[in-house]
Amino acid sequence: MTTLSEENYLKTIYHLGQQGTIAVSTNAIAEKIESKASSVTDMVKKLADKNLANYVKYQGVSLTNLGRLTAASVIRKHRLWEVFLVEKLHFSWDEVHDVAEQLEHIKSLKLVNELDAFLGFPTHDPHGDPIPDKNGNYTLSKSINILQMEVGSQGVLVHVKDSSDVFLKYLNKTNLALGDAIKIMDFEPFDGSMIIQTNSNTINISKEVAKNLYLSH
Amino acid sequence: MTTLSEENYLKTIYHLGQQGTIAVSTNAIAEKIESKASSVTDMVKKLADKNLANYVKYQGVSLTNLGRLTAASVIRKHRLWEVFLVEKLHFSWDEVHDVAEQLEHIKSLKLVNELDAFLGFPTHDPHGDPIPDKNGNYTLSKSINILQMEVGSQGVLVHVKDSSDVFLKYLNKTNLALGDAIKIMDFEPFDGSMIIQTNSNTINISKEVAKNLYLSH
DNA sequence: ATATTTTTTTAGGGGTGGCTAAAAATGAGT
DNA sequence: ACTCATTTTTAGCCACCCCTAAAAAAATAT
Repeated sequence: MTTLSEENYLKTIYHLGQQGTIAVSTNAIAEKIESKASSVTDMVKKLADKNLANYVKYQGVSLTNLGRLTAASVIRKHRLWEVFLVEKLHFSWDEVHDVAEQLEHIKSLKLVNELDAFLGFPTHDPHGDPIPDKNGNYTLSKSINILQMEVGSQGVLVHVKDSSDVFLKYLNKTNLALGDAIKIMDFEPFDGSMIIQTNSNTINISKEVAKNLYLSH
Repeated sequence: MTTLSEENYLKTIYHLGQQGTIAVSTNAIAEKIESKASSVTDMVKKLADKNLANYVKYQGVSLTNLGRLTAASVIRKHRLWEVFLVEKLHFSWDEVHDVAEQLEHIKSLKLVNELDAFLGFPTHDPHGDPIPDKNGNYTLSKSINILQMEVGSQGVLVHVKDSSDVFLKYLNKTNLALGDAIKIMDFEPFDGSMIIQTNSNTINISKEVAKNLYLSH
């Protein structure tokens, strides 16, 4: 049985492992988890002992199949709970994270599967992230970043990369939500800012914001 | 902020405190929590430091107002989650306890209150226990133990005292459920057993079982 | 009233998961 | 190839929550 702390490490290594590099550095983990490298070393040894991670001194960490499955299970629970909170309990998408962070550690297979059914087997959470199935598999939607799109083209906002409080609150304030149809009106090469149009209004967004918006093909 | 362990102690002291005695003994707590008296002494000191309990060496423990409120909040969450599990996720009443035991520690005021509303502000959990309101208050239903009732009288099963797995499974097996109309057919003074009748069948129950069944007046 | 039993506390210790500070290994620049 | 800066690990320590064994207080019996 994995502890709460172990699960948080697995989740973090899983996420960092997705971003390109094979082995994840202890420093990267420490930063993400807001801890220290020395604490990470300790925990990573423990994960290796439990056959959840592969660890070679000074050479970073990767997940074993078991570790990857466990991480995917935690992420599955996190995202299912987010759907529950938003769709059934009137949470907004910028309020769900902290609570889902707690709920994701509840241990009960029946609970997860019944919750999944109760929600109608959702495929994506409120931020557009895919929900892994029981085997840890999910299909990545072929969305593209808005900066890659041409002026005049359009698409539907299906995913936001940053799901921090500040960013989601900004989106709320500017009336941007998942599912919105968006048309690219103008791109400014000088600072990378864009002018985009939704059904309801026209918005000027900075490059930093644009980096986090993904539209369906 | 209270830890998981502290909350479990508060809950236990709260329950034991209800049963008559003013101050609860460390041994009683240890037994209920399946721990040792020495561990209880340590924790109880900690609770006193945090102004959650009153503790005098060798004289037992009682809760402060703050402790009582905190305990009631945990119990409120436990019972609300039980309702959720049974009514929305197809759990049976003998499956909910372990999961609710985990869910009761999730910290989010909004979560509890929205869940309460989502469930239609239930007043009792699946075992007939009352759900405290936000202020920790609840009204005890004036149910009486079946052993106190006379042969020939009848009532509705509204509460079961023991909510252990074994007992609830026994009730399932004998087709007894909360809300059943029950008529007392016979009482046997020799061993305290009873013969009772529901809508569907006639059952012989032992004194040990009868002790745990409460009917509405 | 005193001896005995039971209850409760204290003392000391273990595992988890975190920290700081110092040491060791790695990798970059010359 | 070797020094220097950075990264990572080790060593030692702390808080939490539990334990066993021994001591102390309280309750009970004679």
